[in-house]
Amino acid sequence: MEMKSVTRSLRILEAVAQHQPVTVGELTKLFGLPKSTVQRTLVTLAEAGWLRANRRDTTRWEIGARVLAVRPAALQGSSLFAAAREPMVRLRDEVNETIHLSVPDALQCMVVVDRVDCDHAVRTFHAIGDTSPLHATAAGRSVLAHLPKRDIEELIARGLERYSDTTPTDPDELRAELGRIRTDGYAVNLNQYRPGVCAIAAPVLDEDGTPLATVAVSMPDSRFDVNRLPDWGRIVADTAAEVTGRRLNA
Amino acid sequence: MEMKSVTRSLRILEAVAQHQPVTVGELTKLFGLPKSTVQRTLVTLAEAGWLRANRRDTTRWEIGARVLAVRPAALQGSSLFAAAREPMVRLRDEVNETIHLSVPDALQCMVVVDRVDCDHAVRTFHAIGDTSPLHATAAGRSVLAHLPKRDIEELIARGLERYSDTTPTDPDELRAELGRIRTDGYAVNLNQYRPGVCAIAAPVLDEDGTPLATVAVSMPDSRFDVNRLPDWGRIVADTAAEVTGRRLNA
DNA sequence: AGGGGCCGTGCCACAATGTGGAACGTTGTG
DNA sequence: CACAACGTTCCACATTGTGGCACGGCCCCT
Repeated sequence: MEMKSVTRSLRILEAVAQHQPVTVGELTKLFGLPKSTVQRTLVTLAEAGWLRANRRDTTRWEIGARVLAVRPAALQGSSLFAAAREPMVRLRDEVNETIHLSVPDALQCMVVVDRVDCDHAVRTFHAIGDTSPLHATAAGRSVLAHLPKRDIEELIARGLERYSDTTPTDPDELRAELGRIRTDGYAVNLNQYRPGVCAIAAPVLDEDGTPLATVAVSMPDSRFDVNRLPDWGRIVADTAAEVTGRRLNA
Repeated sequence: MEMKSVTRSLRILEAVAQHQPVTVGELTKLFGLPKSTVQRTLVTLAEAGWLRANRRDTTRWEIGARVLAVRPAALQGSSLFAAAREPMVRLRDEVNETIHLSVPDALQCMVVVDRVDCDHAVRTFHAIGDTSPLHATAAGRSVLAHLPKRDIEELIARGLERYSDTTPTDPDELRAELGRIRTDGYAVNLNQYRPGVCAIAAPVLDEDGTPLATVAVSMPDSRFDVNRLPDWGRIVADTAAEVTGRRLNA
């Protein structure tokens, strides 16, 4: 409820990230703020090293490399990244579908932090930084299944939003599905969030069993083959388990 | 020179990143600021999604996943990351030394953005987000060599700081070395920045020849073998060229 | 049980700080 | 050549953030 200038500066920073390289004028239109206010904010952010002028067109602003030093603890020192890298590539080679690495943001959502592409002409696309709800995706549920019961109930109490006609919005249905995920070791999503997108996901766990991240294979539903599911489920779970192991030995 | 609260908030954000998970008290000691000021700042940053309370110890603060959506344009959509991944792993397999991917931050410094580890017990270590000067490292010079002459002269005019007794601090010496890098296709660093660390680096270029990033092999000087240099130089240059190519076709 | 840290939170008078309208300089376009 | 569009600078005003203080809760130590 306070620090208006700080809140606004961060909004502007995010807008620059989305539209970079961007001019002062474009941002003033976007926010409906006075030109001088936007300008002052940009200069301040740049002096702090978070923004910089584009090298070719110095009237355009872009994100500075400083932000790379600021990362969630799970990714600090890149142990998760580094550990996940090679298993993800091998998984992609095996199934030839896009692989995503995502981390949970509190109990809010999953955030995509890394990706290995497949070479199909038709493929799913999620940019680094994209978010998705915990209950409606394979990635989210694979994490959710391994959280303490009170966290699961808290999320259910907040309400299960519907994104498609197969989104699990019934608490009991979701609880049952989470149980299945715990026994099978992987989660599945068939068109439950974004139409046409299917995925299989398994969690990367911390020393104490807390889910840190998830490895997911995602594909257009046209290529999803239910007969391969047990096989692929096992492969994904093995990959996630390998990442868990490599991270702990790093 | 303005927006004190914004500048301070960003400093606090960076401090949280370095010390996470961290308490209000630790930050007040670190900055010598009043508790209420730090507290208010943390709450504001958290409301904006940039910070969050640690799940286990809710009095400790850590970085939220929101920051992952804010990245330099070169990394946006992860095209550089994704393109570099596999070539870096292959390079590591070939030389069994640590591989770094770094990007230039304006004309200020290089920032490490990705890493593939080797399996030697003794190895060099640079965390993601670490920075290094442009003139004193292989990574920096490999980028510098491909910048416009006026940028090179601007950097020289700012002064070439000495970090070890082999750091190139003489402008002519540096200019000559940059010429050699352009003809050879790779840069070399023997103890010129951090004592005991050697590296070989080659740049990843944009469509128009602008250096976007650099791929570097780094190793303890005890394992640096000058006889292998031409070979390894070529391999590193080939790897960087492959990343350049993959990125443009992605 | 009791006490001492240390945490998060709330309050409020003060003035430093950020605000935004308006004017200036520059670029490029008809 | 003049006009338009844009980035940049300036400054008086009052909104905004400040920081000292105090309260209540929690945990650890004695």
